[in-house]
This record gives sequence, C-alpha cells and structure tokens, in this order.
Amino acid sequence: MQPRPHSTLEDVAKAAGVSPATASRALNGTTQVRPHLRERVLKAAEELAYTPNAHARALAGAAHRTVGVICHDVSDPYFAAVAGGIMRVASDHDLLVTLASTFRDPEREVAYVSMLRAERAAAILLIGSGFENPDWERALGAELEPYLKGGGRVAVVSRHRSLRVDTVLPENRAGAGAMARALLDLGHRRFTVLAGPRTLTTVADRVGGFRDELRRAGVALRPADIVESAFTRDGGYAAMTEVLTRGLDATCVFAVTDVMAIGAVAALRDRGLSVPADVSVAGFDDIPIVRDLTPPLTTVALPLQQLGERAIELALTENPGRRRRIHRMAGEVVIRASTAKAL
Amino acid sequence: MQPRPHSTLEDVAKAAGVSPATASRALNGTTQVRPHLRERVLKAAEELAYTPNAHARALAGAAHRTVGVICHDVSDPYFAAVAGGIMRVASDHDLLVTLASTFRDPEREVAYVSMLRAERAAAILLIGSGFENPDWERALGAELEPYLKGGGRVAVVSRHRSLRVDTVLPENRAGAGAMARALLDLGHRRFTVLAGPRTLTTVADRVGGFRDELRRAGVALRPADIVESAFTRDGGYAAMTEVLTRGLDATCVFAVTDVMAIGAVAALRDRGLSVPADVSVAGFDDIPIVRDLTPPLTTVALPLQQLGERAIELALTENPGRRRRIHRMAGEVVIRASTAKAL
DNA sequence: GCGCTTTCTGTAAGCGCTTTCCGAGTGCTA
DNA sequence: TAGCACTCGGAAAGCGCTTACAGAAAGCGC
Repeated sequence: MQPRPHSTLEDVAKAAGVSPATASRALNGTTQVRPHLRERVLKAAEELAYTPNAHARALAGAAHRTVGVICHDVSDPYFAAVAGGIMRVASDHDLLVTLASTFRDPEREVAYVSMLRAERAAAILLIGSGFENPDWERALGAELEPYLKGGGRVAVVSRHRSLRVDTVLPENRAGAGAMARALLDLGHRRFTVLAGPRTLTTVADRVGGFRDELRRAGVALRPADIVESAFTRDGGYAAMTEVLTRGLDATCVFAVTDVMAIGAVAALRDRGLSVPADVSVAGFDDIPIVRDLTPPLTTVALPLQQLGERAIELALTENPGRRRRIHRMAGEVVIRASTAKAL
Repeated sequence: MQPRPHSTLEDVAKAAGVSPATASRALNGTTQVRPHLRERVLKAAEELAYTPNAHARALAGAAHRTVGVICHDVSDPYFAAVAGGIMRVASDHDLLVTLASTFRDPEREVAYVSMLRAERAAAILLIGSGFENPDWERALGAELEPYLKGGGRVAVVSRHRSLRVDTVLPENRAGAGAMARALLDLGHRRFTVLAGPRTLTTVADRVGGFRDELRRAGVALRPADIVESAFTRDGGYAAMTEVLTRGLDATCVFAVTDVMAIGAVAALRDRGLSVPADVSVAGFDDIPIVRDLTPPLTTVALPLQQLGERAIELALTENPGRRRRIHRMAGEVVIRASTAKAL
C-alpha cells in the first residue's frame, strides 16, 4: 500500500501514545504538557519528519503567515530594492512572502489580488504606480473591499488616488520640483522630459511636479518636450533616440525613472554625444547601480528599502478605525556628475 | 452580530437555493450542472463577493497552486533576472510564487524549506550556489527528502553536489575556463581574482575553472592572487581596495560575479586608475546593467531568464522514476570594452 | 486518607471545501 | 404508457488541524 504522502498529527500522536490534542499542544506550547509526554511527542515528530499542514492549520483558525506583494516586475531594480526592505521585515516576523508580477496589466493585478484573497494572506502590499484609468482602479477597489472587510490588511507604495488604504507615498511631485529647481540653478532652460506611460499616476506626478516648478520660474515645457515611452531601460533608449532623430534642442534631459535615464544615456552615447559635456541627464529613484555609472547619475534619491519596510510595517500594525494612514517620504536631490552647468 | 469575515460556499449555496455540492460543481465546472442553476450560483457568488478559501480547497485535495522559490537575496540583479523567468512561466500556469531570501544563512534556508513544505507547495526551487559545508547540505537534504517522498517537486539552479534533485547548471567551470583563455589571448599573464566566499560551490567552480585553464597555459595563480570577499558590489569594492593597498601587479582582474566586478571598477576609479587602460576587468553572469556601464563589462554571459524558466519547467514536468535530471547551460564569453590587450 | 482545587489529557466539534455514493428526475424507445 | 439508460443534485464523509468542554489525575491542607 502506498503510504500517505505526509505524516499527520495523528500519526505523531499515535507514535507517541497520546491523543492528537495533546500532540498539538506539545508541538505548539499552547498549554502545559507534562515533560515526559512532550518529549515523546517531539521525538515522534522528529522521527516521522512531521511538518504541520499549514492549510489545515489556517483552516482551523491559526493566524495566517503569508503576506502577498504585487509589483509590476520583479526584475526591475526599483522594485528589487523595495522588496529587499519587505523581505527583511517579513523574515523578522516569520512571514512568508508571496510575490506576483503584473507586467503592468491591470487585469492581472486584480486577478492576483483575488488569488491572494483566496489564500487569506495576512496582508496584501501593492508596490508601484496605480493606473490613471478610474475603471481599473474601481475594479481593484471592489476586489480589495471585501478583503478589508474580512479583516485583511492592505498597504500600497507610491500609489494613491482612489484606494482608501494605508499608503507609503514618496513625494513624487515635490521631488521632481526640487530636481527642476536644481537644474534651473545649473543654468538649464531648455528641457526634454522622458516620461513613462501617462496611465501611471507616478508618471503624472513627476512630470507635473517638474513642469509646475519650471513654470514658476517662467520656463515653459511644451508638449513636444515630453516624450512618452515604456518604463524600462529600452523605453528610455527608444524615447531618447526619437528625440535625437527629430533634433535635440534641450541642454538637459530629465527621465522620470533612473532605469529610463540609463537607457537615455546609452542612446546619447550611441549617437556620439557625451554626458554631461553635450547634454546633462537626470533621473529619479536612486536605484543602487546609478552611483557606479560613468558619469554617476544625478537623481532624486528615494529611501527605497525603507519604502518597503514602512509598507509592511504599516500593514502589520493594528488600525482599529480603519483610517487611511499616509506615510509620506521625501526624496532628496543628489547632484552627481551626469549634470553640468548649462553652457 | 459580527458577520463572518468571508462568505463561504455554503452562503453562496444558500443564496442560490442549492446544496453546497452543486455550488462547488457550478463554480469549478467539474460536472455538468443545469444552466439555470449554474447561473444562479454564479450570480450569488458575485453578489456575495465570494472567494473560495484556498486552504480549505487544498485540504480537501485540490492541487496546490503555489511554488516556492528560495534565493540568497531578492535585490541581487542576478537573482532578479532569474526570478523574472520564473514568474513568467508561473504566471502562464496560474501559479502563485512564494519567495524567500536567506541572506546566505544556511539555517534560514532550511527553515524556509520547512515552511514551504508546510504550505504543501507544488514545487520548491532553490536558486543560487549551495554551501561547500557538507553538514549544511545534509541538513537541507534531510528536509527535502520527506517533501520529495510526499510527491513534492524540487529543482535547483546553479547548485549541485549532494542534492539529488533536478538541476539547472550553468557551466561555471567551463565558462570561467573560456574567460581565462580569452584573457590569455589578449596577452594577459598576471591576474587577480576577486572571489566570493569559498563556502559557495559556485565560487569554487569559477575560481577552479579559471585557475586550471591558466595552468594549462603555463600561467600560475598564486594564493595571494585570489582575494576572497562578500558576493556583493561592496564586497568587490573592498577586495579590490585591499589588493590596491598592498600593491597591484596584475594587468587583469577577474571577478567571479558581475556585481563584484562593478565594485572593483569603482574602487579602481577611486584610486585614479582607468579601465581598461591601466587594468582590464572581467566579470561573470552578464546581468543586464553591465552593457550600459562605461566601459561596458567583459563577462561570461549566462541566459539568466532561461535559467529560471528551465528550473520551474523541470520541476513542473512529470518525473516518474525520480531520476536526477541535469540541464546544463553554457555561458558565452562576451568581450566588451572593459578588457584590452595587455601592454 | 478525604475532599478540595489545580493541572493536565482526551473527546468531539468544526474550520470550508471536494467528492463519492445514491436517489430522483429526465428523455428516449417500444 | 411502461421500461430503461442516463444525467443531475443532495447528503455525508473526510482532508489535518485547533480548541472548547469535560473528565481524570495530581497536589494540597487538614
């Protein structure tokens, strides 16, 4: 006869000559069990290579030990850094982290929330920009609502608007504004902005913050100065190439993301232009690699690890009234060698 | 009265005026259910925002829809790339991915396997180097064994030796050997090797492959030419600094990892040395960023995404006899501008 | 050594779902 | 209209665990 795939609590109990209840108590230490019995149970468990079935446990009412994280793409360095913070905290709390990449597909995002809901995850974390499309946000909200009602905890990073949940919010507008000021101070007056998809709130905020600050200084950003592209290295490369093809008249390029800035620099190089001698380039995020580029990238530094840490801490912290807590985190302009004084 | 946190199948059944059994069948489509009943069930489920409890489902015998991935550090670009491949395939199969970072702590690794075992994950994937310490590998094997016996599937990437499980193996020895040959062809005869911790099999293989190929050409690598350090950018920086401090007499630096090579280049720069004019630098892995460095890094290119894809596919593929399947993947030397002819 | 409290152990219910086993309903043929 | 083969729906068991609840043992003072 085929043996049962895993040994169960009952097997252990039988082997130790006690009841399942006692075995459970001995293993979990919920109640006092006389030492010699506890010993026997532990030994039996050891010998049978017993591992409690987490599903049975969860079903029987034990606390859930999983938190779900939904991001756009695991292999994006921005997310990797944030995830690092999340994992650190999760590991301190003995939580397992379930990760899902949406590849920027809103439907997939909703589907993942649903799966995580089915798992009865202790918390769900959404990392990265939301979508400007109200329908999608509404669908997401509808999926989240019953989860929250059922005691689930949700926190989001860098995503706001419609969702009434705990939020960790990098100050995208302010950061982009500060960057605009810094670049103006360097004497730049003509800019090209490399934007990600307008459908993302993060893009809207960063572009908006940058434009507004420029306007305040009497510098206009024309629609043609803003190029939209994918939120990736190749997106940055493509956008930059497009600009170069139709003729660059800016002295400075601001990419809404470091990853895009990296692509932009590559495109500039491939056209024989030098950074910052011919064009200055600035990014946003301060992902770890950019300080090792040549030249190191000027950027708005976000505390990426902390973004993740705060998010999971927020989600794990009791919030009786279910008030929306917003934790803003400032970015700091870091001037490195990719930007120079305008000629 | 406080409502039950989540609506259950029974609630749905009641609302639809059918038995739980019928509701289950309607929702899962296991058996034919008459259209009008199925309609009613679906509608009730919709209205109640019903999400099946994955735990109950798993307990009742449904297939498990989670695969566990254990890596050293999520924020390492090497892993991020491999994870990208895993997630892609997982998403095609509607699987949820649970990720754990061990931070190179073997005990934590075992603990995570145990947690994943408790979750009855459909498969467990171990990404990244194993440990040279036989005790640790044995402990890991002991944890994995009952899981395998219980029908669990395991695959590992870039990790071998003791574990008798499906393996995706980048050809570390051969790759490092090929790199040695390429560097010899450029005229280099004096090398410094930046190694990660000797306790990792990957390090041993890469250093070994490099050394052996050198020896074959009559070039000796003295112990002092090999510097051991952490497997990170800062580790590479520190190791390079140490070498520079006591005096560099090599014309070429081989770092066993791109990430370490990046640190090495930074250290060289900070000392005013230029790459490759003063020293050539080569890495291993071909993580995406290195082609955008200045100079772009010479390295051994591994198909990182594919490593992940193969691993999960291997684990998901039936393997009746439980034979150990090894899928070797070759690396390819890519000469970029960080290496030059020796003077 | 008796009765009392206190501590420990076992019995049994129940978490939410799937699935087997039947009985009831349906459609077809003669 | 009776008889038969099917198709569908419901009752109930059971997945492995936790946790009241209640009963047994142990400890205490007298």
